[in-house]
Amino acid sequence: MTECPKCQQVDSIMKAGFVRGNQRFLCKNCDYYFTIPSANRQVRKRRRHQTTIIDIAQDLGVSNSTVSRALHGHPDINPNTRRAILEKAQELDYQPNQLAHSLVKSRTETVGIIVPEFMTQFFPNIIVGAQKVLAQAGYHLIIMQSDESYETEKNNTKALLANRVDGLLVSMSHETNNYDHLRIFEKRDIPVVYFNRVSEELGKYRVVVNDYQGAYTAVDHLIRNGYRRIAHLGGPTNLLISQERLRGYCDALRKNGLEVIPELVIHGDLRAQKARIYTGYFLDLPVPPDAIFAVNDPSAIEIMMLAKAKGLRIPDDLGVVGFSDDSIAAHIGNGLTTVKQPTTQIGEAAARMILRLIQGEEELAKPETVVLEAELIVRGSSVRVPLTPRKF
Amino acid sequence: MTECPKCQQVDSIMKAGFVRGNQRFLCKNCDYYFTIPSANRQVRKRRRHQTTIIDIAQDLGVSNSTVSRALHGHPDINPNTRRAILEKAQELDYQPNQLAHSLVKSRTETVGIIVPEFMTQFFPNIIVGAQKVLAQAGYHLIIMQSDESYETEKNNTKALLANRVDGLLVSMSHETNNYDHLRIFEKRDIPVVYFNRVSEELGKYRVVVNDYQGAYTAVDHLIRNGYRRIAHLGGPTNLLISQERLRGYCDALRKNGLEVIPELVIHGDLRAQKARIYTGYFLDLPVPPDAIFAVNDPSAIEIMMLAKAKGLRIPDDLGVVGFSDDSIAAHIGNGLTTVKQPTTQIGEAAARMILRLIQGEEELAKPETVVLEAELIVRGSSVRVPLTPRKF
DNA sequence: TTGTAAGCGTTATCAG
DNA sequence: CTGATAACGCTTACAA
Repeated sequence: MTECPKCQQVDSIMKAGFVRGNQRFLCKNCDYYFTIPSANRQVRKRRRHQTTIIDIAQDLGVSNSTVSRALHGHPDINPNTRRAILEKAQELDYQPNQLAHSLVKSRTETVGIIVPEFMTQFFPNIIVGAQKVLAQAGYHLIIMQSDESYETEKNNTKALLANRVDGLLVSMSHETNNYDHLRIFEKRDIPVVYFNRVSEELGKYRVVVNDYQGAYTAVDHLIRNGYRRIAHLGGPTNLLISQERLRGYCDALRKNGLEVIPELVIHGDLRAQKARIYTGYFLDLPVPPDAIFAVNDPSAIEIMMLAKAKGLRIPDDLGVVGFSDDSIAAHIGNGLTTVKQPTTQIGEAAARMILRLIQGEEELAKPETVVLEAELIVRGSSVRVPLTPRKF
Repeated sequence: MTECPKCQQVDSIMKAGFVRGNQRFLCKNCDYYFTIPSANRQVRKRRRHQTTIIDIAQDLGVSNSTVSRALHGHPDINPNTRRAILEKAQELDYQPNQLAHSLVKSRTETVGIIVPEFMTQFFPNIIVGAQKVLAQAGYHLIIMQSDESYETEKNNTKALLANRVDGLLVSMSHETNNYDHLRIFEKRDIPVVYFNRVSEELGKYRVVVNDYQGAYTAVDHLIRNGYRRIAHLGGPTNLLISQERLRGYCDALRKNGLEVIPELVIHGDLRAQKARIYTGYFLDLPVPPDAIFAVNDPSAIEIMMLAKAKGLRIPDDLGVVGFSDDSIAAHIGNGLTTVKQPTTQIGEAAARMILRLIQGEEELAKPETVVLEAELIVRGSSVRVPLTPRKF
């Protein structure tokens, strides 16, 4: 195919490296080096040319490997050469191409995180924690949001897979019941850390809050404040957090000699809209509850608002406890009593775990769950004798 | 170098494609095809091998180009071949490698966004808006957080550059005074859309809120409610938002025949801590203000808390207006009057703009600024006669 | 100390 | 309709 420009021979042509990214040939016959002036040679000077290692090599008349070595502080390189290369890199405003680098190393130094929503401070705080830890280790975080949709979550994992993240942090959407899209990561040996919204069926590595204990403490606190008919506005039953909080609720009742009354337990979807509807149901019961323990703060706030609208006084007629300590909790009414989750620490713990899994790939054996403790923050919504001094 | 395994000839060797990523050779002499069993052949079966186009091609005995075509629905392909390839892809759980794709296309279909912080709902909401629009167009969003630090912001841009984002959305940290790290993008013809925290000196494409009008309306509202000695707790002077809000404040005073009193204007850094200190200064003045217009809600909330601690009644002794309508604003005290910004729409507008710039690269000429209107949300902190019916 | 070239996984251009 | 191979930008084993 390729013929020598001098002797027109074809059989004697051998490849002989690259010049500016173009194939260079050698004619064994007449010992002549040449490149094919490829058709799009002129086009090569594209408007958006990022300067490459080859540009530097060209300008300095050295090979691209030398440039690569200089740029990476390889020891075996002439200090002068190195200096010249570094200067030239500066001059040409060289920025390494992470894509090419990742391709050849098959590591992207990027981890993905999928969160269900951004409506409260909860997940953003986790992200902040994770990002801090990852950034320190030189890793990037690419953030995806499933919007509480299983389909979107599936697409998120696809995109992350296509982008070859080195690891994944995921908190599942409340719709997620099928885990095939997550199992693919295991098949590919890409470590996954599940946090907060985890499933019982899946995942060897987890970071969770001690939801059971948090819920138990919250309900116990209500009982100590004289509430006896305590309802629970729960979350989707497929999520472990819902199950654990429910378990804490039930145990606290029983340990205090109270019964779990089925009609006082209802499962929502974590969203405020449903919370309002179910609260209406609770308050319209023949014998309504005297307190409600909500699975999260947005739900608790809906409860407070609806109760107020119905003329109920909080905490006298109705005690309310939430979960998460959203930033609103301190400010609404006389304050919402809530179980505070260590959000930033969740992110940090998850990030540290994924880094360990990515880096020391040995110990893929033993499953591991980090449990962080929750803390009850007592405010006005659950204390019949107002606290003094009260928090603003 | 390479010699024929049959005839030991060297000169007669030609390259002849690839087999499973290994160079295949042809000996012209004895017409024999062979590959060199490279030293690391065994190692090739890396633990973490993602299946590639070549695996599919191999299994089916077709070429990788055929596979690529089938996968992309190229018209010129035998339906049977296509079906077989698609099935095999399914079977091997093929996931395209976006890195390789991006490398060859020199487009990543990813845009980066840099935000200063995640502490309020403001930026997360913008991100939600941006992500929605970008996802619809098949683009990914990689989110970086500068943490209000110039250094971190610079590193963010570096990382985004290295990852070859197709475009950048940025809201500057309040420390940022030097814009070289952003100018690099212009030099590289990578479109940048500045939003919210923009600078006068830089940027042809912007999405901002009409801060001037918002501030004007807010201060005008205070004056109509009988406040006369209105202070302004502003933001960093290098940010356009601070300048515009200050301008609105000044104009509203003047248009209503009031003077701008220098000692009643002070510039903070948007953070609550400074807000507390400066509020202390205001309230301890010989003649303290009767109202404060704050540059953002966290500052306004600090003002409310400090005023309350000092025994001042809101709104009677002190009127307060904030800016942003954070989710707390509706719930704190009797509600914080604030200027609501269309956060999601900012994100959407910025995303739409960057998509236009990325896709239709023609019109790089004319600068463009989208201005979104802000809206005054009147609540209890600024109305001397309580509103009825009052918001919760 | 430096150069050569294979290889990472794609796409696209030619040639059959 | 299919195959071969250059090219994207970089790292690295091996050769010189």
